[in-house]
Parts: sequence; structure tokens; C-alpha cells
Amino acid sequence: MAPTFHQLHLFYTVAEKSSFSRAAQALHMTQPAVTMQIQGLEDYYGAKLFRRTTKKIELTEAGQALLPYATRFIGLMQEADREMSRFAKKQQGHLQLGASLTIGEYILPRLLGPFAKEFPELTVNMKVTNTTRLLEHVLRQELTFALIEAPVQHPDIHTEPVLDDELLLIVPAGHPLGRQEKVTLSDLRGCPFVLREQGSGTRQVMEEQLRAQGLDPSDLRIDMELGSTGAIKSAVEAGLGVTVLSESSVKHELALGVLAAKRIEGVRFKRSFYVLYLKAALLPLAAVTFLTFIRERDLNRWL
Amino acid sequence: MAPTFHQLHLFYTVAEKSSFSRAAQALHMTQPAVTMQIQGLEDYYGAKLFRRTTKKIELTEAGQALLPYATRFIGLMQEADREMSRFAKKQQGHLQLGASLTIGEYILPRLLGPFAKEFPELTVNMKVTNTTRLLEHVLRQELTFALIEAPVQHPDIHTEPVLDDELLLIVPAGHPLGRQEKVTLSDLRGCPFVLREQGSGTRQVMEEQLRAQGLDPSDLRIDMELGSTGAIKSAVEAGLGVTVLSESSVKHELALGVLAAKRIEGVRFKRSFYVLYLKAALLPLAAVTFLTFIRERDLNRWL
DNA sequence: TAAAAATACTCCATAGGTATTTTAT
DNA sequence: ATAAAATACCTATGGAGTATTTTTA
Repeated sequence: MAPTFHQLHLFYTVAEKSSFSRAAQALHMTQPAVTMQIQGLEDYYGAKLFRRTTKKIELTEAGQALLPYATRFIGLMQEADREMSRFAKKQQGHLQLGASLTIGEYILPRLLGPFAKEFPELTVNMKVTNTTRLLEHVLRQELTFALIEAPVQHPDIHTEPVLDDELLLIVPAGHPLGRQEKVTLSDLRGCPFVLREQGSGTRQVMEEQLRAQGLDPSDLRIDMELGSTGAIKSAVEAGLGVTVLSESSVKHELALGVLAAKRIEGVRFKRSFYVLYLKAALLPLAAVTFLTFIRERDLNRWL
Repeated sequence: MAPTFHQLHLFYTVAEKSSFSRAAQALHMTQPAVTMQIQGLEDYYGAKLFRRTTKKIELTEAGQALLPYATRFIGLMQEADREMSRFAKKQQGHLQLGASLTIGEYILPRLLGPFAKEFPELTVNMKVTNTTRLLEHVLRQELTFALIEAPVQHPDIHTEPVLDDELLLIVPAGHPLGRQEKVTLSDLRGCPFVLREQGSGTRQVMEEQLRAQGLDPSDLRIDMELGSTGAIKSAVEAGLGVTVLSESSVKHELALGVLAAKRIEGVRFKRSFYVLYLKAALLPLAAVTFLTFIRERDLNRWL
């Protein structure tokens, strides 16, 4: 009797697309099915929601009144999904996940194992390509969502940050660089570095970024390579060198004053993830679960 | 795939009743049907929502997380219903409406005609008895809702004000009673009254109230009986007497200072409506439409 | 052992699909 | 004339009922 969430979602999509047929297409349905559900809503509320002509449809006054509620319903449902994904242990489903090169190569592989262990009933399928192709795949609904390093602009696509870390130069307390107003790359020449080993995500991202700025990573003087973030922090604290880490992973030490963080002029060691998915299709719970998993991890522990 | 509003409502009721069977009963369903829907939710979220034992069930952590969302969904749906009822012209349905004696006798009869005219597809059936019996009928789901004059206390019942007017003594500007600190009933003896005719709702309610306070309405000196609120206001403004009206119907004149309103010590000419309906069962849209109709009317124009 | 929830099954309503007609530009 | 929405009709999924079994205080 009461409207279903599904109906309100269809209504929202029809309003958004200003067309029954296009909404149907966006939602993997046929046009008559959409018509039926909208009629169901109209019957329930006892008022027409759209004024139809063959060329265009437009919201009636009643439709305009309902639209914000539909939006709020969708938002609330997504919020609930997000909250509930914390508890989803025996959830089952399948994810067609896309990832850009860096993410797909360095970062996701290390997360998929633990994820599969924690959510054994959720199977994940990953496709790695460039952002443009990922966008096309998502538009064609061949991928549920994709993880990329920068937001994209497209009317049918929703982008949302999953993680937005910046890697900073980390120096021990009292280090001369910590007192400088500005730190430039040339300041770092000859400076002893303590870094994660070759092949670690952090290291890879850093080197990629350096190369992207036209700098050769081998110009750096790397004195020490350690296998964990904790070890690196200790080494830097002990004055064995400087390093590059995300601010969040040294929050504690910064607060205590044992380490200092500086941004390097002209260089952005950004580590950003954005999810990209179709506006029309609600993000399925399995995807939300996956994103929650990523967000909850302290990614720096895995990189 | 996504949870239905219905499922969330069932979930809410089961949580509220702490029992599948009692929730089923409250919602006119069988226990297995409730079980199925809850299982559907649990499958979707991949987590148990209730910890079941034969004697009692309790929310799991996941259930506790979902409950506030279920509540918000229900609230949002009711809000939408209320908003949409403004447009519901061709809505169809049937209302089993209960009303207390005064409301059912003096007030509703005058509203049902216009309502039926505006909502020709909504049929209304009215039962008039005392509040106690109305409560029983609502509990037994023989009535969709009931309109009464005062809120009732019952764990399964929701009461909500529809209208809460107080009738005040209205005197022309500059009238001696308007300057008095306190006006008592004895002040009114011999005072010329301008009132609605016998049989009008306002008049009836007033006389009932007077009698309830042990006073004989015929003690009042009624100089004039007029057929409309507007006529009465004009007569009082012109100094032809004093009257009793709800504050809202003389708001304008009070602001202009042409009339003054006083409360009579020891007498409360209250005109309150409360809706009373089952907490478990959402108020059907037809009922919301009816209540919106009542609220939107300036009742004083009809009484 | 006696409640309450879970299963098993049956049935029917309805959501959705395909084919077609209607409508308005 | 044409593109889009509505209607007709059919099928099948799943929601709800009845009957029954399982569970645990």
C-alpha cells in the first residue's frame, strides 16, 4: 500500500532524466515497467506527478513537492547502507570493480586479500585501465564502480572522495628543515632519507609523483629502507634521516612534537582515491561495504 | 534488492514489540510472513538484526544501528504523506473514523460535506461514542483513527493535536471589561452578548462548557444571534455587545486594536482536537488527507 | 513442555517483460 | 510522421497464508 523505496527511486530518476524511457534505460528496465510504478505512486497520492507530452515531461506541483522527499529517502538509504556495512559479515554479492593504474597496481592488491578474508561471500572482480576507459565502462554499466586518483566531470557520474591523503616531508624535531619557511626539492639533495622498500605503495606513489614532476628519484640519497611505517618513524625520530609519509600516519608524533611535517614547495605527493559510479544506479551495498573497508583501514599500514 | 519501506516498518515494529508474533498481530500479518521479511533484511545487510531466544528477542549491534534509520524512514514517509495530501484530489480509499460526542455531533457533520465534495473518491464512515470506547475500537483496529477532545495515555496509542483553540471573551476596544485585570463570570451577568445561533458549534461548545462548570447558559443576557463569525465581529466592534470566539478568528482585529480578548477566570472554553491512532500502524494516507483538510480549514468559519 | 520462531508448501498478486496502440508535436 | 508514453497481455518471482517442525528457557 505505502509507496516502495523502489518507486521513489524510479520517480527520482524519471524526474532527473525528464523521461520515462531514459530513466528505464538508466535503471535496466523497460519503459512500460517504469510507467506502471509511477502510476502506482500517482494512484497512492491521488495526484499526477508528471505532466506528459510526447516531447517532454515535467513535474506537476505535486511532483515538485514529492521530489525532495524522494531525494531524502535515497540519501537516507545510502546513509543506512554505509552505516550497516560495518556489520555486514555474511553479506554475499559480487563486485565489478575498476581501478586506475596506480591504485590497481600498488594499492588494491594488498587490500583484496584481507577484504576477501573478512567478507568471504563477497567476490570481487577487478579491471585495471586508465580513467577514461574506466569512465566508459561505468557508463555502460560494465563496472559497478571504479576507484581513481582524481575526480572526473560527467553529468551522469557521481564522484566522491574515499581517501584524500597528502604525503608530507617528515623531519625529526629540531631539524633545520623544520625551521625553514619554505622547503624546496633542492633542499633535499644530499639529505639522508629513510623510506619504505622499493615496491611498497608509499614508495611507488612517491617515485611516480617525483617522475611526474620531472625529477629522478635516484637523485635522492636514500640511507635506509625499512619494512614498516612504525620503523621509519622511529628511525626519523632518532635522527637517522628524513622521510615522506601521510600526515595522518604521524598525527600522534606531530602532536607530541617529536616529528615535524613540511610541505615541499612545488611538489604534491597526493594520494587521493575517488569513487566513480553512475548517478542513476544506487551504489550497491557490496560496493559500500568495500569502500567502508578501505576507509576504515589505516591505509598507511598496508602500503 | 534494496530493502523495502515495508521491511523497515516491520523491523521497527518487531523491535518495538520485542516479538515477531506480536508485531505480526499488530500489523495484521502472520508470524511467518514477518520472519521472512526480517530475514530478507538480514540477508541484504549480511548481519543478524535480532538475537532470538524463545522467551525474548533483542536487537543485535547491527539491529541497534538500523533502528534509528527505520525510525527516520517512517517519519520521513509520514511527512511526505502529510505534504502530499495537499494534492490528493483523486485519491481513493475508505476511512473508519471515530469521534467523541461533541466533535461528532457539532463539528464533523459540517465538515464531512465539504470534504466529500473535495475528495469524492474517499468514503468516510463515522462512529460516535465516548473516548473510552473509541480507544478500544482503535486498539482492536476497528477504527483507523479517532478524534477526541483530550489526549489519552496508552502505550500502543499515539495522540497528536490537530487543533488546539481556546475560546476567549471578546469585547470592543475601550470596553471596561477589557481594562479589568481579571474577568470573572459574575462580571458577565447582565452584559449584552452577541453570539452565534443556537445549534452552531461554537454556541454548543460554549454552552456545554458553561454547564460543565455548573453554570446555566440562560443566565447570560443574549441580545443578538448572528449567523456568521464576521457578522458577530462587526457587531462587537460596533459596541453592540461582547462575544466568545477563538483567538485565531479575531487575530487580525486584535492586532488592529479594534477588539480586545480576555480569558475568563475559572472557565476554559477549550476547543481541542486530538487524533488517536495505533502506534504500530502508520496512519493511512486517506487519514492524513482528512486531517490536513481539517487543519487547513479555518474551523471557525464552519462553526 | 510450552511458548515462540523457523520451515515447508501452496497460492496468488503483482512486477516486469514483449508486443502493440495511442497521443501530441 | 514520429518519438514517446500508455495499454494489453503474459509470465514468473516472491510475498503472504496455513500447517508443521524446531528450538530453548
